[in-house]
Order: sequence, then structure tokens, then C-alpha cells
Amino acid sequence: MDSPKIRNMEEFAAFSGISRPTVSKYFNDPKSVRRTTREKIEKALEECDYRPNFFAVNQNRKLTKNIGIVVPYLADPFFAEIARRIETLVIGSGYTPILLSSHGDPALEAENLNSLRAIKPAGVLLAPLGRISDRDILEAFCADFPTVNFDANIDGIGEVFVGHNNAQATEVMIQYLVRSGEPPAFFEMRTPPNPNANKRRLAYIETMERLGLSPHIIQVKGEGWDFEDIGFRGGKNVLSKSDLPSKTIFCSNDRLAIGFLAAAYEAGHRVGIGDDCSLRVAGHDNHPFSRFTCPTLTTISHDYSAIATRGVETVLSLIDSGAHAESRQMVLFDGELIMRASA
Amino acid sequence: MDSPKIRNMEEFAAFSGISRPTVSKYFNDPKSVRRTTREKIEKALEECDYRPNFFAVNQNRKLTKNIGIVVPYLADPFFAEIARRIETLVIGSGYTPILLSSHGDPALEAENLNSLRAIKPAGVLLAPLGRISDRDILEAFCADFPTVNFDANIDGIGEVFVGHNNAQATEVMIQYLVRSGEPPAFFEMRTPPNPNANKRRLAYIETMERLGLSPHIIQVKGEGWDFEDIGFRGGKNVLSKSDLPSKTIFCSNDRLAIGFLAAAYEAGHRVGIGDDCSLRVAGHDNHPFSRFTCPTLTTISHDYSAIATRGVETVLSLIDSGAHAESRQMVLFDGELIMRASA
DNA sequence: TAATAAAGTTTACGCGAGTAAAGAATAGGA
DNA sequence: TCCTATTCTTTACTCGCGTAAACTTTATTA
Repeated sequence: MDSPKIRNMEEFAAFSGISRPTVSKYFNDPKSVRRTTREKIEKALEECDYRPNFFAVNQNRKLTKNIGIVVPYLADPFFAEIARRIETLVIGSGYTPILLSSHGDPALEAENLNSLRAIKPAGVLLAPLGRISDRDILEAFCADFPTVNFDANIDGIGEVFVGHNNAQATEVMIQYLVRSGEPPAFFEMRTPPNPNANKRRLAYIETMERLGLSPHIIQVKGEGWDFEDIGFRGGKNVLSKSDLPSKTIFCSNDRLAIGFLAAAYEAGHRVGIGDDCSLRVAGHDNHPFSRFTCPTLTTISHDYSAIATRGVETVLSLIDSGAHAESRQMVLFDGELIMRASA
Repeated sequence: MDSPKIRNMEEFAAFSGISRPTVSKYFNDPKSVRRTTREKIEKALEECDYRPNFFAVNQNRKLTKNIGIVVPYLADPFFAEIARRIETLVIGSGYTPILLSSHGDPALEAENLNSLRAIKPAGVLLAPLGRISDRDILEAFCADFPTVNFDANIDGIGEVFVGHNNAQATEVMIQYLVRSGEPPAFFEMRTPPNPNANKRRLAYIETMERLGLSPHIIQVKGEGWDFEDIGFRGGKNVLSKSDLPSKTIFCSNDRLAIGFLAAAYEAGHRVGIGDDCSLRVAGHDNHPFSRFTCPTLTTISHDYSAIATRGVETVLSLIDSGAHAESRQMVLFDGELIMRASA
């Protein structure tokens, strides 16, 4: 009997002894009411656990308290991890995160943006699919809602891009690999869905040439987001021909590397830095599973934490300022070399 | 100029030449209006891409078109995968999925259920955290919304439980392992968060005894959801002592097995079924990554597809019937042995 | 203590749709 | 062609809360 059934704000206001408009003001921003009033409301709140109706609240507000988060492929723990961090930060800021995954499908990505429209988000953090995204749809969406583009940079999408410094990260890894052994060949998909792959290839070529080394690029076939499988098949194929341009393989991302390691294992290669090893393999992303490959994967970490934090900070400031940024900004965070056993 | 700005259903009704109540009826169920009327509305729809306001639609309806999906830990690809399937089925049924992850935290799980309340879901698919869940909160929630419990069976939670047949699956694996080599020891966490682990241990003991073999259980310490790490540390510890009760290790789940394999690799063990191998390792779940471990992991697959399909079908029928089920049902789908290289 | 700014109360309207009721229009069958 | 069962249209009310305006009460300051 301690909690009377409160049906709406009217009844809650009566229960708390405060007028409804003031209660409404409180829910919008608790600090906007006098301390004594706030305490009365919060006391009442403890006694009857009322919550304003989500739908009614958002119907009339020009600006909701929802923040959309769109990722290309949630079944990839990399995105699950960054989404988790972003969600936590969004909640901490008093907003409601709406997480959507495009599951690798551009039609679903478009549909997700449509769903978000219906929710009138105050702001959006968008990691697009990349090459296969429908650019026009993304652009139209970004014109209507304050959007921060992250992970996959698509020119003109979002007021700001927050992401990983592929050029710096690639260079750091190459420097390390060159210093510690044979210069690396670059292993990637021929038609990667994600634009980061292209940045990494270019950075590889440029760095190698600057070091006076000749770049070797191994491109394997495969479509979609099943990267481990593509790395595995491609790796198997490449290793069977035994015409590797280098014994050091720098994979475009960790998921490819995981597949490649599996292929190398199956082919009887010993991977690592010891004298008894016939291959070195490195990845890129510091994927959550890279700590548990055999051998553990040497890779480059994104600054997950900085990217998530800056991303959320940026949407919030876009929301506050209301205005569109004058020019699109790019914020890149440096990667960190993670030395493990594979290279 | 082809799309006039339509602000609400009133304007859209005028544009389409049909009255607003009829248009409203159409959006509720297109088949509830005459064919000719439907065609007029759909023609208008193509010309101006109007969508009913999500918030206004849901405000007055006793039953929304939202279906909540709550998973314990989305960064685990296993859950990401099953969530993906469920989402797809829900969308295909004309409902809007709302996916929430508890990130291993009971407070967040409770908060997620609270958020769902606000959205008045027509139904919910709930995979609880398990041992650490706040049972009272789950129960209170299930009393208010038609809920299907999946993955982790908690007695009394949800009208129906849909899940994996741990007993059958465990037995199948043991039969296989016993037939093909040394009887397995069971490797698990001492305090697993998920109730499936307990079912598997009991099934292991029972099956071993029935076969006239003595069960050996290896319990390693560790809290939380970082299973690979727990498997790795625990495995390392166990392997260093070289007092393994068996050379065949049956891990309680694939993520532990992945960690264990990494530990075995580091300790210089060759894992597999060949004569040159000193260990066999098996898992349970057919985790998306189990195809790419070194060696590839022998495991037991959940019937993902059947679980997702039945789960969604069940919520939908609960929603249709409106009534609570008379007694809680349990639907279990058998697992399938996936033979790979590790055992 | 009086003046004034700040915060609360009352009253009233709006949002965008769901939905009920009564009457008009349409379709299908005899 | 007429009759009846459907389906639409009109009209009107509801939901739960945001928000504006005018007024009253409470804090702050001089």
C-alpha cells in the first residue's frame, strides 16, 4: 500500500503538493526549480515511483532527450564495445540512447535512419557502412539532425568526424615491423566495405616508400562482413602458393588477421617472433578477441575511450549550440601499438 | 516539388482524399480497409512519404507495436547474433524491435526494464543475466507485460521459456568424447553468472555416472562476463600444475574454451585429435568465433534459428491471445554436435 | 520593513493521433 | 433494380504532457 497508483503527472502533482507545470519543469531539468520544491518532488517520487509518459513527453517537445547510435554491424565485438561505451556516456548525460545496427545491409541502414526520424532524436552518432551506404539518404538525414560521424569517415556526412588516425597507426606498426624483422606485406580485401581500409592501404604504401621499401599488397576476394572467413580462405589460398612477398603479414584489420592466423595454423606454420617461426602476423584495431588468438595478436589499438568520449561530447555540444557547425571538422585520435606474440 | 510537406495525418488524409479516421485505420492494419481505399492511400504514400508520428501513435494505444529485446551482454557475439535474428523476425512481423543490453550489470538490467515500461511494449523477449539478476524486479515486470524468457531460464520468469537443451547437448558431446578418446573433465567457472552453466554441470555429472565413469570438475575463479580471460587465466593455472584429471577438457562454454585454448597454446600444448596432440578441448555454444580458433573448436551448436523463430512466434501469440498462459511452458531445442579439429 | 526579483499557481490551449457514434455512400447479391 | 451489409465520412472527445500568460507567493536585498 505504500505506492498509490499514479496515472499521470496531474495525479503525481496533486500527490506531491506541487502544481503540474512546476512538476513538468522539474522533469525537464531538476535544477530549474527551487531546492525546497525539488526536495518535495523527490520525496514524493520515492514514495510512488511515477515516471512521465515517454510518448506524451516527446510528442510536443521540439527536442527530445533521445540520442541515436547507429553502427554498421553489431555482431562485431569491436562495434559492440564502442557502442557500449557510447551508451554509458549518453545515459550519464541524462539522455536516452537508441542503439541500432545496420547488420551490414545498406537497406537496413536506410531503414534505421527512417526509424530514427520517427523518434526525432536530439542528436545522432552515426557509424556508416561505408562504400555501400546510400550517400543521399545519409546526407538528407544529417541535414535534419545534428549528427556526429564516427568510425567510417564519409566526406560531408555529419557536422564532425571523430575517429581513428589510420595514417599514424599504420605508420607506427610498419616502423615497428621493419625495425624488428622483414618489412611487411599488406593483406586486405579487394573490395573492403569500410573506408578505413583504403586509408590504411594508402598509408602503408606511402610509409613503405618513404622508408625506401617496396610495398607489396595481397588482395583477397570476398564480400560482406564475414571478415574472419575471408581472411581464412584468402590466407589459406595465399599460403598454399608459397609465393609470399614477405614473411611478415600486416593485415588490414584484426578480424582478417584472426582468419589468417587460423589458416596459418592449419597450414602448419608457426607464427611469431621466435627463430622457430616462419611467419609474423599483425593486425589493426585491437579487437576484443585479439588477446586470445594463437599466438596472441600484435596490433594497434584505437583509442576507444577517447573516441567515445569525444563523440558524445560533440553531439551534446551540437545539441546545445543548436546551430550547425560552420565547417566540417575532423578529430582523429592516435592509435597505440599493442605488442603481443604474433609479430 | 514532388513531395508536399505533410505535417500530420490530417494533412495527409486531405492529400490522399480519404478521411482521417479511415487513414488511421489503414495504418493500424492495411487490410482493414477496402482495396480501392487502400490503393488510394498507398498511391498518396508514394507521392509524399508521410509517416504517422511515432509518439502520438503510441500515446493512446493500449497496445503499442513495440517489442522489447533484452540481452545480458551484447558485446558477446553469441548474443549479438541471436539478437540480430530476433530483430529481423520482429521487423518482418510488422513490429518495432527495441534492443537493450544489460552489459552484465544487474542495475542496468533493472534500468532497462524500467525504460521498457516507459515504452509500453506489446511484448518482450528477455534473456536475463541469471544468478545476479534482481528476481523481484524481473517478476514484477513479467506480471505487467507478456514476456518470453529465453537463453537463461529463471523459474517463474516469463509465460514461456524458449531455450537450448543443455542436458541433451551435454550428453551428446560426452558420448562423442568418450567414444573417441579419454573421458572428459569438465572445465567451468566456480560461480558462473548464467544458469545454463549449472544445467551443464549437472548433466555432465549425471551422464558420466550413467556411463560408469567418474566425473571430474575443474572450477576456476573469476567474476563477471570476461569469460575468455577467465578461461585463459584458469587454464594457465591448471595446465601449469600438470595434474589434469583428464587430457580431454570439456569447457562449459566456447568463450571459456577460447581462453583455455590460448592458455594451452602458450603452454606449448598441441591440441587436437592427432597422436601428436597432448590435449583435446571441446566447447559449448558454437560461438561465432569457434570456427577460427587454433585449432578450430569442436563444440555443440544451439539451434539459433529455431530459438529465435519460436521465441518471436511465442511473444506474438501471447500478444494476440492477450491472456496470460495458464502454466509456464518450457520449449527446449536440441543442440547439434559440431566436430572440428580440437577434439 | 519595504521593494524587487525569482519561483510557483491557475488557467487554458495545443500536439498528433486513437477511437466511438451516427449518418451517408458504396458494393455485392437476389 | 432494390435491398442489405460493409465501409467511409463527420463530428467530437480523449490521452498525457509542454508551454504560455497572468497572477500570487516566496526569497533576497537594501
